[in-house]
Amino acid sequence: MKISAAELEVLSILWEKPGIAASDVHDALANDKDWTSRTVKTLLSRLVEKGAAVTQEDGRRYLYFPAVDEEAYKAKAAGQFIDRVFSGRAAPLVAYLADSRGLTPQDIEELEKLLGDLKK
Amino acid sequence: MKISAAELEVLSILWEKPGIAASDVHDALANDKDWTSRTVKTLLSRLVEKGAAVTQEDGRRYLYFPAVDEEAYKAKAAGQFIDRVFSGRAAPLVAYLADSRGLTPQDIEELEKLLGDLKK
DNA sequence: ATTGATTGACCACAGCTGTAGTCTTATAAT
DNA sequence: ATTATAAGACTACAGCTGTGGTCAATCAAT
Repeated sequence: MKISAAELEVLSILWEKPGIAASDVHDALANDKDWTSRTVKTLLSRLVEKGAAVTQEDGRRYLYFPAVDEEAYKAKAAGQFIDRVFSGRAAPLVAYLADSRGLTPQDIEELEKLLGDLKK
Repeated sequence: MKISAAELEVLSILWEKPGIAASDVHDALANDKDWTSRTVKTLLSRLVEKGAAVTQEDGRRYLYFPAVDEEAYKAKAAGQFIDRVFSGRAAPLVAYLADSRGLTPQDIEELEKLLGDLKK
């Protein structure tokens, strides 16, 4: 279940608003992506082909729903990324992030709380 | 400078052992990757084409050197990944990692130290 | 009732990727 | 000196990706 960057963009909309029509996906992306509605429809179709989304008929159009779990997908993607780029070590990744994009104080706080919980 | 997963695998060897010959790259990967030496050579050529590696003649063969900085590349890749999958928020990524692959106590320790440093 | 817009179905097409194969030349082994 | 091998150069080829186009059917507005 390999999902490309563009497809993920579309899938994210489905996670946000399950049961949305193609044209509304297009609208939801209009700010960020300069895609025509046909491009969006192609991406939706590919998601359906790949089993990452399902449709439900609604008159002459489809409503689209995500068919993969957001949490599970992201967790897996994170794991694969870390394996690919950081040889499976998570700590260096955070170090790089801190360096390259400056974690906000809020991020740091959040992470500390998280680590605190993990230690229990 | 887009580097594919397979190319990154090869580039990582160059980071480890700059100035290595194609056949030695092949050997270095033999454990993990079931690639023929030709495949490895194609990947090396593509890295050179893309400007991610450079060669130096050594008799009838080439020695390969990385031409992109490891730290910079990884920092950028991490940033892009977070943008793509986690809408730019780093903290949720770590949360997912904790969940999906269990950070080791060592990871946690390391991260805490890192955060301590960042707060200063 | 005609027409313009919208929908899904199907098609396109070049660039990137994974994964090699072939060809020519040079070298190492006999 | 011949021969098998190894290096690099060039070529291959199907699948995925980004980015749409065309077409026939249909619905909404006049």
